[in-house]
Amino acid sequence: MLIRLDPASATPLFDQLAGSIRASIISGRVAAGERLPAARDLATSLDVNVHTILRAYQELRDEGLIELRRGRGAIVASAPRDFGDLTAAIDSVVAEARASGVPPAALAALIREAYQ
Amino acid sequence: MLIRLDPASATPLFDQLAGSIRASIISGRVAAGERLPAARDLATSLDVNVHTILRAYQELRDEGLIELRRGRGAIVASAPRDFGDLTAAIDSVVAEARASGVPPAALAALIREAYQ
DNA sequence: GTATTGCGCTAGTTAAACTAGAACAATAGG
DNA sequence: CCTATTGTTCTAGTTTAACTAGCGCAATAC
Repeated sequence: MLIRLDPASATPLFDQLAGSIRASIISGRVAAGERLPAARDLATSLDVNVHTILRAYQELRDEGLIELRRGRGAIVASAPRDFGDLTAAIDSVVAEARASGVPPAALAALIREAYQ
Repeated sequence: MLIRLDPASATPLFDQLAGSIRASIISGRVAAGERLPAARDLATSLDVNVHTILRAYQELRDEGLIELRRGRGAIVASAPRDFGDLTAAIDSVVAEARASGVPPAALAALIREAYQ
């Protein structure tokens, strides 16, 4: 699993982390039942604190994407909902936003606005 | 123009502000050429610092949505791009996300991921 | 039993957001 | 020309979230 972090980014590390893993799960690049790297290991390899990793994991757990158990680790949830329509919709929105010259931050704000 | 701010929210005030105004512009609730309230006035009525208002305005200016001139104020840009397709795409994404039980934060992260 | 792994706690540092106040420059309008 | 308005720019202080660090504890696997 490839994870790249940008310490200079405005988006928090744990959010970048969760976002990267989330994308991998929803796109199917990591299968259900598969185990994510142990927090301590990932922290070492990414040169980041363990708590930051765990916070990202907990975010994904709250979304129901993974399960966390002591001694076992982080396991991709086995309730593989169908995200096909969602990913398609996301792709078209991003394409539309790019075409309209709407920057990522603005798009995110618009989505948030529409969600309320 | 109705603007509601939630000081308890995790999203910064200036972002909430920009988001609210941005939505008003793109949806057409405020017309091109129309003038937004003066920063000092808006700051008073929202009980927020002037700099916070100005920062939101500058964000919108960077997106090309408004123009800022000293002495004149903040004016909605007269380059009325067609956001019809974008808003439609946004609506369908939000509907899809709701149906799939994807929380706002997760959706935002997915969008950000897709944008890169 | 032992190593692994997530959980929980305290604590310190750093950066961003927000506030506050002031002076300044461009515009509008009498 | 004069004055009020409005965004721009600067300094400065406070607060809060993110991040780091280290430790012990509890559940699981082998």
